[in-house]
Amino acid sequence: MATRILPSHPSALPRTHDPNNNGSGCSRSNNLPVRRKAEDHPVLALLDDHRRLDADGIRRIHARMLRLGLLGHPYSASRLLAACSLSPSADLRYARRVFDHIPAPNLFTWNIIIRAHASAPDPRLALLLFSSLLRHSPHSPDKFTFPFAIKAAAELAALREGAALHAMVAKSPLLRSDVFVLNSLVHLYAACGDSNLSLRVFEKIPERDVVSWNSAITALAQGGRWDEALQLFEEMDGENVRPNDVTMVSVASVCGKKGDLELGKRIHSYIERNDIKQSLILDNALLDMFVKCGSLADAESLFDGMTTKDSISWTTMLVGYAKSGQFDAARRVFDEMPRRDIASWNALISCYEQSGRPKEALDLFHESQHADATPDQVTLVAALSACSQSGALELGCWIHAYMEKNNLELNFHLTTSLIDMYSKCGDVDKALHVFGCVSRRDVFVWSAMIAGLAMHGRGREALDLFEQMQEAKVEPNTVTFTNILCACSHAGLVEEGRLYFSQMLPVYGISPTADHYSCMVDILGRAGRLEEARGYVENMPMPPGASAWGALLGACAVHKNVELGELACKQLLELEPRNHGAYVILSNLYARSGRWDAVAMLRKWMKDSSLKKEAGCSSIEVHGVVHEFLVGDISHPMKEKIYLQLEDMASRLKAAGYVPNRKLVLQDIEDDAKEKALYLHSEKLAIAFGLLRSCSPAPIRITKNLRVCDDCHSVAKLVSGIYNRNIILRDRYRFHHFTGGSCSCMDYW
DNA sequence: AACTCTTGAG
Repeated sequence: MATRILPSHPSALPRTHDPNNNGSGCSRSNNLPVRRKAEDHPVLALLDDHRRLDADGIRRIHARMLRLGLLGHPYSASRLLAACSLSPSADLRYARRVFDHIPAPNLFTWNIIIRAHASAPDPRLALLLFSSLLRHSPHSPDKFTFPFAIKAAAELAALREGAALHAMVAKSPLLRSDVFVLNSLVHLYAACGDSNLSLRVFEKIPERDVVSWNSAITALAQGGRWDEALQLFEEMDGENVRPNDVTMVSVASVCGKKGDLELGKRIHSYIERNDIKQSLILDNALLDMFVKCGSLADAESLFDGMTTKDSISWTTMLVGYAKSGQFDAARRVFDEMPRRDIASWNALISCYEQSGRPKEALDLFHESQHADATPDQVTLVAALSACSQSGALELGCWIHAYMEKNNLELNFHLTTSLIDMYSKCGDVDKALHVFGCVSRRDVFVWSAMIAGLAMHGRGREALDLFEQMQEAKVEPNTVTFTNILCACSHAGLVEEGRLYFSQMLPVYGISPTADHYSCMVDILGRAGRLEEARGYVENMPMPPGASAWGALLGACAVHKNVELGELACKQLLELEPRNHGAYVILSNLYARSGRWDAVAMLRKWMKDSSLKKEAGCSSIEVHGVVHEFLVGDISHPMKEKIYLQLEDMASRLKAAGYVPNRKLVLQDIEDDAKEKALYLHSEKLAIAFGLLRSCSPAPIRITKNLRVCDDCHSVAKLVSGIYNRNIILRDRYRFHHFTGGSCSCMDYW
């Protein structure tokens, strides 16, 4: 590869012309007047307007220049080169051939070809060209060459190469004080994620221009140092540098990230008062700022007044509506926009997925396929995440196969999403397979795999993986520890949990957060060490949150400790007065302890306070389509068959001695008004549908948004035995693998 | 003969 893209050594090329002959000698064999210089030839004027030239136009001029013998002349040849590499529709392979045939390229020529590749899809070529300039040409790179080469390094976020270029610059007094070169370096370090280095270069620039300031402000903005970025913007004034439209783009973007509408409006009026040149990019940045600050009204009025709009403008509005829950309006924008690119699709798909509407996200993903929108990595990450949420394993597998078929590169993000999808869709072995196939893993990939093993109750393996992660020298982060503690909790590994928790700060330098404390409460509580768990809650360095009290309440429910349970529930309700789940668990605790009076009282109280609960919903995927069921759902096209199947289930279960557990009807409260609704719980509808539409040995995979109730859990166990079908049920907290009449959670969840 | 900084989806 490297040899193929290197230019031929100039001396290896046939020398048709003597470069020392300064050009005029080449006109011997054609009909140019002898005295005319090559750089004056009228055909060159045709090259002046890059923008209006298309590929054909360039080819024609190229042919004429060949006939005229103009290409042997470095000046005229580079005019052609500039035209074909810098036009908007540049064909760089063509430019490269032109370059390779220029007998003795001068420095200008080298600079043009490096520049063209620096902002092309593969900037590595620019760096390779730069190195062949050093090795194969008599010229040394100058103050024009470096900005292009540094830009290429910035595009690649190639810190090592960038620093090497910086070192070369530092050796030359002329280069190291050149504002263009230094501005490029400010940008380079920012692009490599090092805003400190970036600022250090900025501070050493002798005469900073507006681009210097813009680069530094952007460096701070991208490094998340928003207030410092704004401070720098204020300081420009003091140094008498006038902000321009590019400055304001960065400032607006910072403002959006801070979500500060007050400031946003001040910025907007600053732009108008100071006659900042308006541009499409600036308008888009302002639109985005208003959307991020939550002011759709400001965004709308700006959008309506814009004379030119591109797909970024439209997509920004779309996101504004979708993020505020106005999906109909978002869809309208999507349908109205003149041109949709893949980012527009991604925006809508991601918004659905992030608002907990995975079915809509996947419907839209299917639609994008039919619309011939080629999915990119962002699309696939969003679609995989929607699959994870709804348990759509088949579709997830299809996406995985699609990636392999199209040789899509697995980046860390996609790898993490795939592992997460397989784990959450119940196929943790497939997740392990993906994990084993990738050669490079970052902390998120490792953490996702640990989480996958944890949610399937395979705690030992999760801890083994953590040890391997450290051997691989990947630093764990706060999420890793949440997953490790979660693994300990689901597998009952009390001592291990205690050990890792105690090591967090001293060994790994990670302060335990409220989440980690809650995990410890869960670990100790599940194991029946309620007093110790209570001690953790009471001695947290931060005020205990709902998750800590919730974990304690759950443990009390399992171990039937009414007194402590009531205390935990009271605390929990003080933090979240409308937490429906808290009442459900407390009533569960009362029921298990035989306190039916208290159960009845709670139920009445809940009815009176008209607490709305999250609707229980189970989804099941059959042949790549996700079907959702609510309690007593009659909206499914196959409802008659489903209800017949339910009756069949009921009679066969009854024959096996099953008695519906009416007393626990409050537990999951899919419908607290009708006790008989018990057997219409969404899980049961989904199981019935699964029995109808799929065949052994394929397991029936169901995903439930709430914790599975006692009754559904017993039914699933019985069905797995009576119908000889494996059922894999994911509830809000973990997986249940039902086989031959029993469950992998050992009835402890 | 020319260069450096900017906007939407994750």
